[in-house]
Amino acid sequence: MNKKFFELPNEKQERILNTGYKVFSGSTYKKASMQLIADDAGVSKSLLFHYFRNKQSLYEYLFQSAIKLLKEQKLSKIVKGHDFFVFIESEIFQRLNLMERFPYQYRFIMNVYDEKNTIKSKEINQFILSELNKRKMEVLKNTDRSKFRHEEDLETLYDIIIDLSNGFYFRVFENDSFKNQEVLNEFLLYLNNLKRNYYKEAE
Amino acid sequence: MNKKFFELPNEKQERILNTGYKVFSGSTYKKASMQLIADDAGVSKSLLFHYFRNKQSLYEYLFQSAIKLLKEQKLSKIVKGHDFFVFIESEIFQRLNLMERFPYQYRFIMNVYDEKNTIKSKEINQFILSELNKRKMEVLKNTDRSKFRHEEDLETLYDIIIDLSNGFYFRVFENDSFKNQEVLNEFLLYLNNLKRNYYKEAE
DNA sequence: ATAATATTAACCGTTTCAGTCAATGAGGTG
DNA sequence: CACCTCATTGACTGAAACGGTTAATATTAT
Repeated sequence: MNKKFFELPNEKQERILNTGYKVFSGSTYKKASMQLIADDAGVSKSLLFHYFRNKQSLYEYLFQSAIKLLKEQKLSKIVKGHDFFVFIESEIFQRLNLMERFPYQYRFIMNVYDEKNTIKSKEINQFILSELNKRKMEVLKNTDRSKFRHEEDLETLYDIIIDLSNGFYFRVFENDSFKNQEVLNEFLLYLNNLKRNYYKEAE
Repeated sequence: MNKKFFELPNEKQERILNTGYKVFSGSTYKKASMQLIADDAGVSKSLLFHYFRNKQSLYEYLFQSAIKLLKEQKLSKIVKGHDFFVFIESEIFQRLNLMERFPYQYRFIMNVYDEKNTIKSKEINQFILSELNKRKMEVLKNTDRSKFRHEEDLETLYDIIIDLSNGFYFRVFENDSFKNQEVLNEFLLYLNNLKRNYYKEAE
């Protein structure tokens, strides 16, 4: 890739990259066309080829950036005895912030390991799964269970919230422009509702 | 379309249609190719064109079939005073059965109203939304709330379960071949867990 | 005005597309 | 066997879209 790319106005850089994520995540590598990315990003196809040697090179860059962000993602420290819902809320908040800046990056990553052919796909799939599991184990170990009506329900509730958040994201993602705060509030409603039923009655 | 299509062995018919749903739901109408459908269904492209005049015609047929199924879908009767979870379980069970027979039809429908261009897309979007809402209202009105810890939580719990089931389906759908019963059991685990926390303690 | 750089339009060879059509295959009947 | 019927296919077409190149044009800085 051409280093000059980084000298472009930041807005333009992100516009091109986001469109790249969008188009590549919207179909297979083969069917994602440079023309479409160019049109959608409001630049000429030639410009894409000016900054990225070829299609593979753009894809590679998007891929590496996504991985980098994924690995650098600051996860909130899990403190022993921490309240479960406080922790979950901060996770959700982070994820929403990420989705606001790079709305299609997440979809891109999910799609990468959908394309069966590549070696990378399995690699990253493995990575994500193991990371998610490590995270889960950590939470289960450190969360304060004493507030629960049934202490052993923490495991299932965790799984429920993971699936729930995915379904939730899926729904709000359809609306092209979502307001971060509104969406967060909608999900907080869910969490508070779960909380008041899974936690012991506060007298 | 050629009426002779219906004289084909049932297995072959469904194989072709399912592949159609799969490919069309996997990308835009334009990028979905008849060649891919043919290859994936294990027939020649010529055969597709033999039974369906052209691409549009196949798409149209898939679309109409999906709509028809959607409208004919027998929904479990909502009986006044019915237990909420019994009702939800039967809904989930129906949906899983449908997904087993036509695994990609649901995705197809969801995708249709993703393609912004057509008039139909809004039409069907409207239809689904209004149908879902009508359903929700009916449930809220007739469900027996007396078993709940907090009667007013029914509304939110309903929304939670809808989003939860979508996230859940999304996850299990990745595994190409899912065993209906196993999947159902996994979701029943969720439901039972929610039930025991949202319902009053059974002494 | 000029030089340098950012951006594009026009173009190329190749591939893929929807769609056609003549040839082939399989099964039934005499 | 021969003959017929009909499902199925391979080989083909013109058109469009593809990734990528190149020469021309905007834009900016001096």
